[in-house]
This record gives sequence, C-alpha cells and structure tokens, in this order.
Amino acid sequence: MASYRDVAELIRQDVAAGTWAADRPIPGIDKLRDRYGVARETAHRAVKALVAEGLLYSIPRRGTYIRPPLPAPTRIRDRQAYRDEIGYFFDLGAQDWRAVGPAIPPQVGVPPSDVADVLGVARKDHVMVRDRAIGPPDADLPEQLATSYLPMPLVGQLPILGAPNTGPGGIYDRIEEHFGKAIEWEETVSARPATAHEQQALRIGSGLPVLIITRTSRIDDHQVVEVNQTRMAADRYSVSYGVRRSESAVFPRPSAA
Amino acid sequence: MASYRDVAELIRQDVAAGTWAADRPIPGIDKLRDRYGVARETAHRAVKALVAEGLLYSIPRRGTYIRPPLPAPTRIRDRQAYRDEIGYFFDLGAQDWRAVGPAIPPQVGVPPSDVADVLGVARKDHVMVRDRAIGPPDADLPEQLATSYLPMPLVGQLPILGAPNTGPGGIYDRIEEHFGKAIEWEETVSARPATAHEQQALRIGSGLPVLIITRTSRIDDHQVVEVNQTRMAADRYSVSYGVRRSESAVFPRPSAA
DNA sequence: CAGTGGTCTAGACCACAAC
DNA sequence: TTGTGGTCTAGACCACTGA
Repeated sequence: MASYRDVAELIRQDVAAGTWAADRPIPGIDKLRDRYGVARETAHRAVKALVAEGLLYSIPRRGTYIRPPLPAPTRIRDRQAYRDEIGYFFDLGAQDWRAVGPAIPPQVGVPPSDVADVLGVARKDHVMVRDRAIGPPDADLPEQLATSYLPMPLVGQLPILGAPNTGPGGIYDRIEEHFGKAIEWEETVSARPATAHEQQALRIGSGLPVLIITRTSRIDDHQVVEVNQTRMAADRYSVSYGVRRSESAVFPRPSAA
Repeated sequence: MASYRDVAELIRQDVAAGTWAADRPIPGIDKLRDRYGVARETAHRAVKALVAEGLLYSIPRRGTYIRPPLPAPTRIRDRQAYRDEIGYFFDLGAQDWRAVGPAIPPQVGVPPSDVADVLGVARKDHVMVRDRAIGPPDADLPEQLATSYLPMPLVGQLPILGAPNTGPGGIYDRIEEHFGKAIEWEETVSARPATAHEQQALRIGSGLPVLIITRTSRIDDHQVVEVNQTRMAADRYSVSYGVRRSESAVFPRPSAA
C-alpha cells in the first residue's frame, strides 16, 4: 500500500524525468490510479498536494498540467519613486501599466487592521479606499492588485483624494501641493497564502503565496498621509532594494544583560 | 449535504465568534463530524484546508489549535548594513543573534540555480556554501536560516572564506581588505511555500510561506563576491526599506509602440 | 457522449499521546 | 485504554469540457 506522499514523490520523479510533455496535461486521476495502483482518492490527494506545492496546477474538467519552471527571469525591480508626465510609479517595468478590468470608484470603508495601525486610526475607523487592478496596457488580466488607503481628515481637507480622477501626478502631487512639502516613502514586504479572490484575479495556484508591498507615505517624517498595499503572485515577482550602509561605522553593541 | 468548504466556513465563523478558547484544542475531528453532520473525511478536509490557510494548526495525536493572531507587531526592520565590534548585521533587532543548533562547517556544493545565475557561475558549478541557523542568544530553535554562497575563484585567493571562523568582521571585512574597496549590497525579497525541512526547522505551518531575502554583495558595482539567502517564516517577519526618489525629476515615458 | 477534476460517504486502520 | 490526527479504500455523483 502506497501512501499519497509516496505517490506524490513518484509523480515528482516522473515530472523531473520528463515522462510527460510540459505543455500537455499529465494523465488524469483515473490513469494515475492505475499507474501507481492506489485508490482514486489517494491519487487525487497526491495531485492535490503537488498543486499546493506549486509543481502542478489543475483546471477543473480539463486536466492537470506541469507548472512551467518559473518564467525564468522572475521580474526584479530596483524600487525607487519614479515620476513621468502622467504620474508616479515605483517599478521601471511598470511605467506604462494601467488599470485592468472594471474601474472601482473610491469608497469609504474599514481598512485591514495592520493598515489601520500604520495609518494611525482606530481599528474600526473608516478611511478612503482606492482599489485598482493593474497590468500591462494590452493585458486582459491584471498582474497586481493595488489598494490605497487615505485618512478621512486629510480627504476632508483635500476632497479630490476621493475623486475617481485625481489629475496629473495623482494623489501624491495633490498631497505634496497641499502640504508644500515632499513625501517620503517606506516599503515593507511581506507574504501570506493567497485568498480565494487573489487566486482567481491573479491566477495564483492554490496554496501559493502572494507577495505584498505595503508602502507608507509620510510628510515631515512622521505624519502618515497614505498607505498603499500592492499584491502580486509570489512565484512571478520579487522585489529588490539597495541596502545603504549605516552612518555610524561601528554600531555600539548593547551591554550584556 | 454540506461541502467541506461550507464546513470550513462554519468553523471560521465559530473561531471568529470565540466559540472555542484560543489556547486549548478545538473539538476533535469526530466531534466536528457530529457538530456539522458530515462524514469524517469531510470534516477532516475542512480542517486541513484551514490549516493550509493558516487559521489553525494541528499537532498529530494531540489536537488542532487556533493559530494566535500573528504576534501583533510582526517584526519590521529598516534594513541597513550595520557593523559592530564583532561583525555585520542588517537588522537592528538581530544584533545579538547567534548560531543556534549544531554548527555546520563550510562545504563545497552546487547552489540553487537562481543563486548560480546571480553569482555568475554555471548551473552545475561548485561554490563555497556556508550554512547557519540563527536566532536570539537564549533560543533553542532558530528564527532564520541563513546560507552564504561564495565563488570558488575568490575562495582560492582568500582561503579564510572557507574556514569555520572568519575572524572579526567576518567574510565582509576579509573581502573588503582583499580588494581594498567597499562592498555594495542589494537585497531581493521573495516568497514561496516552505519546504518540509523549513516547516520543521522554523516551525512553519503546513502550506504557509517562507520569506526569502537574497542579498547580493558586489565590489565595484559589478563583481559579485557573495550571495546570501536568509529564510524566515512569512507569518512572523516582514522586511522594510526606505524608498529613494529617482534622481531625474521627470522620467521620460517611452514612446508608444 | 466520454473524460475530467472535484467531492462526499462509510468504514476501517494506524501510531502515538495522555491518562 | 481512550482519544487524537492522519490515512487508505471503494464506490458513487456532479458539473462541465471538448470532441
């Protein structure tokens, strides 16, 4: 009796050995049941485990396919704040990206609690939420989901932040004009399993993670004027930054406790 | 007939409603079967899905528990290159971290293919591999797994890079002394599902991702002298960087195709 | 209409943990 | 000894795809 882990390992080996063409479905679950001499459920469980692992992906009622080995040069970007005639972007490869799919008008709602904390509002407070799915100009499906959160007091002073169209330079130019000062950005990168909605919108395999860039915009180094969360498939994106050298050549080591 | 997704949703609601204490096991699979009136397999499948999602975690033969809502302030760090009397570190919160568990002597081996590419060596070439599990001084389990890859030609010129102990300032000081130039660092953040080994070593729930920081060390802005990969549980860590403003105020937009 | 991935059921074991 | 999570089996449907 072979366990589903054993079967998964056998399938892994068959995939590595090139037993099946990469662009065609691998044998169906009933075929795999015969091939490895196990119950159908067991074969299915093995396939499901490999799907969760990212080696395979399944399209219901069509077949199970081998996931191409990560479109080799997983796109990497040196994150900086770039500006062109139209607005800001933080990724040289995404300068001409635009909103994909139906436009979602800005709404007022409750942000995720981690965003609320950074934004400095209470967990249940309302904020302005600007949601977009973005991708290359000719794409019909988005590559990333970007959500911008703005504190209501600021929107009260600057109502255009709640408008569908915020004009050239977007919200960042409006905010800098309003304060007469430059915005400073900090980005935090995190990851978690993709939600069902993200799996669907970004074509993420079941069980695979999303990479999340949380960008905090500040004025005067402390007042948070915006928090932006951009989500993308972790198997298609990674994010790169230059690392600066701390200014003190030798950093004092805390005395032992 | 309720599907396992329905049951999972019901369990989600029960967890959110606080039906079960957070620090004690939730009812066993057989209890859940009765509670929701489904087959045992179905109840088990629902639990397994929630474990993969990160809401629950199971300890075989002991019970299934509610995962505590991420130790609130998921540690965030402003990544910089810091230096103290002992050596370099890139995270202010990890200045006093040390190797945890058995010391692994430096070895010669084949690096992952993405590392080989960055390092500029062929996919099958050998490099020097320095592997460490690190964590706080009093911890018995590591928080992060750090692996350093060095090109063999450099190790030939600087044999100390293959020694267990590389002296004060570690490999970075040795390399800077050798070249008489400063190292420049770039970090790339990515994520993928944790391997079985990482799940065990870092206590990562099944199906949850690891966050990977790949740090590339260069001399003269082009020669790669080291690649370091640090892996950590994505539900316990995130990484932050300052974003600098691109030097050209307005970045030219490529002409339309 | 046949083949597909996906699902549910009912029943049976297993190895280990806690008592 | 009892309860636990985990696993395997055999059989049955289902909704949909693609020929």
